[in-house]
Amino acid sequence: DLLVRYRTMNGDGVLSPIGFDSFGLPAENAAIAAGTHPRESTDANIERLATSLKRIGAVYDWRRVLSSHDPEYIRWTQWIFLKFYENGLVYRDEAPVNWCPGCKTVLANEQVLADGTCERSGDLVERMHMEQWFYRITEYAQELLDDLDDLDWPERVKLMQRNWIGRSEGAEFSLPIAAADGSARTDVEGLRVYTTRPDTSFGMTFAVMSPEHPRVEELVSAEQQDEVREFIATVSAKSEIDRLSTEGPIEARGVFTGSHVVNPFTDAAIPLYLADYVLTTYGTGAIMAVPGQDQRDWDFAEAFGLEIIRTVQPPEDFDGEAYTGEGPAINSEWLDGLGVADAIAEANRWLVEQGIGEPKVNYRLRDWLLSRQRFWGCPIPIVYCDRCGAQPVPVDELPVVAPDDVELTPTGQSPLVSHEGFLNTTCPNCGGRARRETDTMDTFVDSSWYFLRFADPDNTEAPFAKEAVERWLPVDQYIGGVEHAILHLMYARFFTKALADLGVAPADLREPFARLFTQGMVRFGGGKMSKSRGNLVEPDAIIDSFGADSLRLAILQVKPPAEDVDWEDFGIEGCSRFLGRLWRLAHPDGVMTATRDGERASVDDEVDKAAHRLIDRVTFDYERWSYNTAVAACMEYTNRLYKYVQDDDGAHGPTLDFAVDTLLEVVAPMVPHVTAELWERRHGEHVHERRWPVADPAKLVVETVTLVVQVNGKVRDRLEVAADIDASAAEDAALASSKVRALLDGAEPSKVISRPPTLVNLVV
RNA sequence: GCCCGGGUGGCGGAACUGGCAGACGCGGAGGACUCAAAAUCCUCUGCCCUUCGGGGCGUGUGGGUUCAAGUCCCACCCCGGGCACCA
Repeated sequence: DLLVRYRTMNGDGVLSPIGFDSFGLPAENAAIAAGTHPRESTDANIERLATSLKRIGAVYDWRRVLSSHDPEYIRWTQWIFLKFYENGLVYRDEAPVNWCPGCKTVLANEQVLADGTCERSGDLVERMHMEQWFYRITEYAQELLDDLDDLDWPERVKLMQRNWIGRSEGAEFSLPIAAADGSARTDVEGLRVYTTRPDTSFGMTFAVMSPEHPRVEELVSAEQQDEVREFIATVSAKSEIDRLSTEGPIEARGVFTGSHVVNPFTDAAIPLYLADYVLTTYGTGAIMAVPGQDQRDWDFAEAFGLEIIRTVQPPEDFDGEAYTGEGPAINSEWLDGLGVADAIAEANRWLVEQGIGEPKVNYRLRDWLLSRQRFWGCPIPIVYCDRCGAQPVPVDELPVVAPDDVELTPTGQSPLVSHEGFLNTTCPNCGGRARRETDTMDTFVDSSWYFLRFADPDNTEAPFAKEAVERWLPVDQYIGGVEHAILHLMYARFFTKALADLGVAPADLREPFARLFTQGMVRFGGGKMSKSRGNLVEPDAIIDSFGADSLRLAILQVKPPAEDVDWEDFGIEGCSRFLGRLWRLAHPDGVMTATRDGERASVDDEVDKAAHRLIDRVTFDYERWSYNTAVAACMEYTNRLYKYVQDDDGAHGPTLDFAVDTLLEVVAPMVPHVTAELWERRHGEHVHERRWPVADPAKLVVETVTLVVQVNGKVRDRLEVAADIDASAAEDAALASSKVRALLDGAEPSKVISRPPTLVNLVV
């Protein structure tokens, strides 16, 4: 809000919109607990929040307000889904999904924490197979990665996105299945593997498949059937945490299939294993194992008594196990002697030449699973016909809105599943009987395009007009918490790119948010304060007792905005006290406004200069988002004015008027109510219509400064000297100091460092 | 394990490019006003020593560079965050 007001005073046209991301699990759970419909509590909460935001003096454009549960908003969220569907960016697939038993719904990969728990409920996420809807975000993996370079975002956030996208370069190729005599079979397809180190292939002494690999059944030998079945049963019983854990014996983490594949580089038959650490979701779900250059393969090889061959020469002083560093290739026939990069290129060339493989880029990023088995979300506009299968709802039938006559029960099952009126419909294709999709969309879908709608919130023909978006987007300054670094910011970037490519948004709008500022979180007693935890400190009580401006000032003063802050550290009283001082100083009938007549004196010039210095400091601090120091500058300046007024000579009227007006102008964006009132009483006008003051450079020039005199780097004296003093004059002044002379005791300094006008260091 | 941040008084924090450490606020002490209290106003407030002139120590720890280090370099400790079997 400060930024909006400051930019406005600078003459910018500012669009500062507000909306409510109103769908979601907390609202649904609260409704279940209260036995009401989530719309009632949601609408009431929006009303309450809007009132609160207005009370604190936020200058949002309320004409543009949005709510994601508004049927008009739902219409366009669904319209975009269908547009994506038409263009192959939406698909339905049976997939192993993350099921949260607490939320009773599936989660996107991004919503599962590293320890395998749900980001929202903290429950242990389970693996399940289900038919689900996906957004094909992986289609944009490369562009999402590349375009990060040009964004004015915190490096930390960009790094997190890069890691999440997880690009890796390597090669994919086939390992022929081995016949009983160890030769390569030509009658069946080989096993595809992905590696980033094709240069180490001569050291491949075994291969490993994921236990969920589709070819497991086919490739397990008769004798190994029982052992493998037992292994798979153990693995699937394991929780995500156990499975990701590197603790425990490696022997228990893999099993021999009884089959062999052929290393195409050496033509040797090598054993094929299953291991739980190989993931179906990455690469091809099968790997070549090179224990000499991969520690995990090394450990596995040792546990199962498999051969280890080094193919990169480690340095002489290397005493580790697997060696992953740089070095010449060894034991690798035609690769011997090549460095890693050259050997990779040569191995890739050979794979292509043999027709068994090719270079391949892989991403860690998975497609975005958007289905949620919940009620309070945007319905997915699809119907299922027995004859025609899944069919999109025609655009002119949008929005598909959930019915009101539902009863939410604590079972966690969406009431849509059993609501006959909602469920039964006709097929848009054949007109026959059909059932509606009962899943709703992840709420991150709603927040992936709202910034575009803000440009054109009342459009009834389209989600937004291109021209309106062209006028306002990309967002010049986006502000949010780091908790959105991956989820929201990645999804919103994907939507923007896809909408631009589909001709919905301007084609050149490749990114939604040009600059990003990640503000800190407000904590409470060390814990997290958030709407989902229900421990919000309501601003209304503070506003009632101290006023909105005291609260605003306290928020700005407590810490730099990028850092987390504990509510207990807020200094409301001190800020309130400052506003009292401001009031008494600036009020036309105030007690602090006694002035003297007569000529200007040097003290008046000083105060005048202080006013210009204040403008300079506060402007600088606003520009660099250093609001706590801006507040400090204003307090310091106010203290100076108090001294000025209380001085024996008193304050000179015109000087004081300018000094106080300047203060009111620069603090206006921070404390809009008090300043508006004071300005009106002083001038009968509106302070918020003032132009931002500009400091007079001539008034910023100082005549005298404090010269610090050090002896051997320790401060021994301070002298007031002319600001334009030269090096030798500064040295002379320092040597003339009686304190310094006493300390030197007649000795001559061996070296003098003179940095006029601030410092002279005498080295003895 | 890897990658980012960060460690400064009793507390929140200041210190732009190496150049006065601790701005500003909170808290604390003293004083003025008042019959008294609140509010307000003023002064002091890093730690230790002091003959009250001043002196010593001090930015997580240990070393280094420099006339000079909170700031730069090396090693380590602690806290917060992200990623984590990704082949």
